[in-house]
Amino acid sequence: MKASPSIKRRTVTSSVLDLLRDRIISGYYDGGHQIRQEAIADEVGVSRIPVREALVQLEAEGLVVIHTHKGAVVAKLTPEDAVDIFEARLIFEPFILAKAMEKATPEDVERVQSAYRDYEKALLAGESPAILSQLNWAFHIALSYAADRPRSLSVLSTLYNSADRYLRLQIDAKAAQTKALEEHSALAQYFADGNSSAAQKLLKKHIADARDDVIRGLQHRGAKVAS
Amino acid sequence: MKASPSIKRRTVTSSVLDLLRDRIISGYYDGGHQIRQEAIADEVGVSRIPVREALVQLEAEGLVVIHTHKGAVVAKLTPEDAVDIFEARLIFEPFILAKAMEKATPEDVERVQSAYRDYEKALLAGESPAILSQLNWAFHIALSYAADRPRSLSVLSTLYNSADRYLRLQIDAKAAQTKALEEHSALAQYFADGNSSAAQKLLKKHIADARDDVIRGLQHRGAKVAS
DNA sequence: AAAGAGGGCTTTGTATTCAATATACGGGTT
DNA sequence: AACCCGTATATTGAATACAAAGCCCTCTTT
Repeated sequence: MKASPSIKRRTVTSSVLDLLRDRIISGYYDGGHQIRQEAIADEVGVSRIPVREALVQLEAEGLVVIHTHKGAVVAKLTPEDAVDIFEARLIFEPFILAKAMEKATPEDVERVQSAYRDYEKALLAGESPAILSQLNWAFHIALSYAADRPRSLSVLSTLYNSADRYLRLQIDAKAAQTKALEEHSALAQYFADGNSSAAQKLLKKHIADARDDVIRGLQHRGAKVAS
Repeated sequence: MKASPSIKRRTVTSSVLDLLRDRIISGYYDGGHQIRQEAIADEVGVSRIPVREALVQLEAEGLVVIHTHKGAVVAKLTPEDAVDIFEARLIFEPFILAKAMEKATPEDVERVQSAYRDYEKALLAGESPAILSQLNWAFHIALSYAADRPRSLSVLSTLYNSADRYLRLQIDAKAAQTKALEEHSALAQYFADGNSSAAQKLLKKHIADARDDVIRGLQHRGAKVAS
């Protein structure tokens, strides 16, 4: 979702959408932050109309909550919400992976390998969390691509964006990223081998571990994050 | 999703949203229909702004596709899309049901029973497909309610709205509705008994059967629907 | 006659302006 | 002093107005 999914012409609304989404996911705005339409409009140098439309889309993505006549507030991060999101992924992603592996062609295998190598390279090069996150997501997309299920992918994409906000809170991001790399390596191998059950099992573990890390992290931070 | 989920003040945008969503789900607009902003605006007696915002939301719900500078088109109904949607539900709903049953209180059980009775009453009274669809959905919501997972429910709600478009195509709607009633009865019973595995199994069958019916129906109709 | 270029018309995208609602503040009453 | 109420201000919701892109039709050219 970081890159617009369809090849729409660049419009002011989409620019504002990307800007705000980035700011929310990256943690530049934290949970509870009020997004004033006019403030954004003035900052970007546009009218409030595109800002409003962007906010509507962000609400659909679950990144903000809009209250009528009161405006948009960045969705809060809570342990309950994290569990909701990560367990939805936990059920959904392995399923899509299975569907993808049923139909995977050699090109699909290569896509996964390529996505893996990109992530590895970026990690070794010490790229920013934003870049790593994007490549991490690209890898997961590559795993799902062959399934050719736009609806399911859209659901997954939305879940991932919200999940990413929690992942960015990680205290020891480096360790998590390195661990992810190892698991990606194994996943890519299982994918290439057509070993669906092993791939699903590992993916479940991958997501469950991420969930547990996030929960632990939230408990450490305590009230600050939840507010 | 038929009734607005949060208690937002009634706004022009939300009215237009409900109107358009109804028209799409009911089949009043069929797949491929162009929705002209000004036509809707004039018809309802509002400006294009609320219409645009409603369309953006409908795109997020997967009911329309918006192409920049070309406008909104009602999403087409295809067998592939139907499989995508119904199999996503197939994975997701039983999972949420399980989570709900883990935490269900007597009030939650009563909610399910009540939703069941409402559907039964409406079916016997020969209510319209729109009403029956709404009550059918209300029953499924009741099953999921205790899970207390807003994100997951939102995903489900979106999937259901799109699934409903296919269900409305049913040739023999009556038979499907009666069959649904029987299965709802058993589901409600399993829910009350706390028999989670039986409930999940039946729900899976319930959705899988719906998927198969829909696919069969689409094949009968052939090109007309897909275009 | 077919293909391509140009221009007018239609439709969408965005800005500007007006209206309505919510919040904050201050005065008055008990 | 606490509470209620009204007004003033800030912010969002919606309408109107303007800009730009797409589409279709015609005219020209080969």
